[in-house]
Amino acid sequence: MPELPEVEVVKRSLTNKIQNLIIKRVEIYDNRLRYTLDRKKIREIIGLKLKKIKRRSKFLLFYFSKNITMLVHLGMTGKFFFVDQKNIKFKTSFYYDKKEMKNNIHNRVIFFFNKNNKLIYNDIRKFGFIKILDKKNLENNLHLKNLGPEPLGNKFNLMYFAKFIKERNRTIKDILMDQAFVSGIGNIYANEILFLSKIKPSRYVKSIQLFEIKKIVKFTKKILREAIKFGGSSIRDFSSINGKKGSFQQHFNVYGKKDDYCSNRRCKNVIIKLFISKRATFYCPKCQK
DNA sequence: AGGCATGTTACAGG
DNA sequence: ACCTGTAACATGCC
Repeated sequence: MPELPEVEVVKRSLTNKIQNLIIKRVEIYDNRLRYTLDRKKIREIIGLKLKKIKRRSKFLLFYFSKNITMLVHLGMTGKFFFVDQKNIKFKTSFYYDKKEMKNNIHNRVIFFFNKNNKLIYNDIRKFGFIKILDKKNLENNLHLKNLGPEPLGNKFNLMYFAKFIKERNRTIKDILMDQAFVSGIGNIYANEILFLSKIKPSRYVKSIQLFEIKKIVKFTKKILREAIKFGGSSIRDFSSINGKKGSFQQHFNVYGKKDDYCSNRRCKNVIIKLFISKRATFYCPKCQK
């Protein structure tokens, strides 16, 4: 599901639903996520109030009272379903809709809040994880500690970019997906950013000029903002809370578009697919130099 | 049947 | 110690 825009959309919709509620109970159906969920540890949040939800890169941070934080990463297929008393549709589909029924097999954890609200963590491939951290463990957390700047923040700028790529021997697409360089961009948006920047993904960073870095920085920010605005991209199975789908995938220029004509009307070429660092890479051989 | 899928990390080798 | 590339994780779909 998730790159920065999708995680941001999840954060916003979750905030609307569960901020200021209190955890009553947690049920674990399958604790074999990326890291085995400690059944005892998770009980530490029972009785606590959810004060705030933040996003850092592709991570979600649930801040509870008593300085307890729940760190969540959605991996490839992690998602949340929210259910409240009035949500009859969900209950119906829970039992009768075949597709929904199949999906429920992958419910891993259910958080019960007061006022009869439930938050379900569902994850098909189980690459996601949930960790409960006290203040100290949050501060030196392995996952958060080595993250590069947020792409939408001021620290991600021309000078930072130029300095980071100096002396490095990697492709530009690889660098864009490196979370230690800039955190939150994944395979889809890296492809799209490079199309708008008119840069061939296989180019080594050595050859990238300053004017090109400028374009990459500009389009990174632009595309991520737009994607958030459209509710994220729903490819395969991304949907935000309540199954509402994002629509940014309709704005893709290259991702998943092998053999389609280039979206630039005057260009008669088709989009090429190849692999860079084992990840599917799409680009227009004419528009991207 | 086999390849591929929105991600991250531990590890090996230079 | 730093940099880079690879394999591995689990499940479903085409």
